[in-house]
Parts: sequence; structure tokens; C-alpha cells
Amino acid sequence: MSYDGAMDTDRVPPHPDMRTITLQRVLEALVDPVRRSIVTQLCAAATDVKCGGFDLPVSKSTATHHFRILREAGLIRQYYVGTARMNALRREEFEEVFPGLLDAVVAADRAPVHGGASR
Amino acid sequence: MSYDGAMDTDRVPPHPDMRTITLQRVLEALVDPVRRSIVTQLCAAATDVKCGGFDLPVSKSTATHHFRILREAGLIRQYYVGTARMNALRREEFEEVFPGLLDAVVAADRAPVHGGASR
DNA sequence: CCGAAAGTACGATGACTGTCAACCTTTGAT
DNA sequence: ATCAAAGGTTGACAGTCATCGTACTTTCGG
Repeated sequence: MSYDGAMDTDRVPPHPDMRTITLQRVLEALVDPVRRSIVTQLCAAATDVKCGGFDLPVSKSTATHHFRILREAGLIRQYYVGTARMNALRREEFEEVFPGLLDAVVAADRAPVHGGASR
Repeated sequence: MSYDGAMDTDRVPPHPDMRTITLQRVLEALVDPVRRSIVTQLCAAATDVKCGGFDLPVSKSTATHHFRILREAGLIRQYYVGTARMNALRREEFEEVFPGLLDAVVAADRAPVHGGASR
């Protein structure tokens, strides 16, 4: 819970208070496949991941854009470690505000096809 | 579960097979506030509602557009009764494909503000 | 048969947004 | 101090989408 010597940055991007986030923003964030992929990968990683650590089909500047949307929607938290920007899911906080939503979306994303498979 | 004598129309709009619906389409449908309002009202009504029976802030032609998006996403079923087009949530079918998703979104829509109210 | 009611279809339009390249900033190491 | 690495910022551009008005179709009632 404590970043020892490396915590010497004031470059902390603005994060929304969880009491101010809206379903509208959340859905706008999750409707994009790239952003949903970020959330899914983050969910599967079970640990914080730096921006460059994701497998994304877009340029760096576009990726930055997507990370900001996710952050402003209240879905992820970002902090610097050296030149790297780390990303973490705000799972528990989010769960309190919109119970079941994140799990449902992530689970749904995992199962694009269901029930009667090829058959 | 059975439409008795009134079922005399062949003008049945195309509905997607539940095995072909995608999370992408579903989220694209639910991201619009008007469409989410339709789903919410339909959920609260607990009964089929005709298109004109909704309280919507858009014109009739725009409403038609939204109903189609919802139908093509697999969220609602539509059928004619006279000149009226009835709308029904495909709750159970949808629940099987994307468990918890609809409930989470509807519940989230009901609670736009939480905890610390107006101040 | 005629008219009203309920929707649908069709463009047209304005706004938003995902995308990129180019350039700049910060950090850590040489 | 200098350089490379990691991102962020800033326009610009293209595609998509919600919206509307108008015209059309279908159904039901006189």
C-alpha cells in the first residue's frame, strides 16, 4: 500500500469522486471495444498494468485517449511510476455504486457466443 | 404467453436469434438515454406497451428509430395489434445470454445519485 | 368509401467521436 | 548534460449517429 522512494511525482491525473460518476459516462466508456478490452485485460491481470503493457490495436495517442475516458468515467485509477503510467481497476468502489454492472459486462465480453455452440 | 384472436398480422418485424446477439450491439443500444428510458419504462410496466405509450422526449420518427435499435439488439420483441405496435422486454431470453446485465443497468439507471445526495 | 390514428421509411443535417501523425514533457540512465 | 523511453497534447479528418420533417402504409370506424 506504500510506494517507497518512487512516489515523488505530483503529476496525478484528475480522478472523479465516485459519488459523481454517472451511468451515462460509464456506458459511453464501455461501449468502445478497445476500452472494454482494456477493462477485460485489467480484470484478468489481477494486478496494475502500465499503459504500454496492454495489447491494443491502436496508436499510442489513441490509447491515451481511451485511458482518459475510462479514468474520467470512474472505471480505472492511474498513477505514475517513473515514466510509466500504471492502471488499476476501481473494482470495489465501482461495485458499491453500480452493483453487478462491471462483472456482468466483463463476463458478457468473455462469452461472445454461448449455449448452442457450433452444433 | 399466447396471443389469441388478435394475432392476425403478417407484418412481423425481423427479430434476431438470441444466439446471434452481441454485447457490442447491446451496449450500443443501451448507451442512448432515450433507449435506456424505454427499457426502464418497459421494465417498470411489467406488461407490453405500445410505442405511443412511452413518455419520450423525441419525435415519433426518432422513437421508431430507437425501437428498431432495441429490437435488433435483441432487447425487445415487437408485434402488431391493430395499428399499434406492442413492445415487450425479452427478459428471460436475454438473461440466459448475458446474465445480470439487464438488471444491473436498469438498477443503475434507477440510482443516478447515491450516498451523499444533493449536499 | 373516407378519414383519422399509429407507425414506418426516407433523406438531410448537425454533432459527436475514434483515429492518427507530429510535437512536446517528464523520467531515468549513461 | 544528454539521450532514449513512455506518454500526453494538440489539431485535423472521417465515419457514425441522433434528430427532425415530410410523405407513405396500414388499420379501424363510420
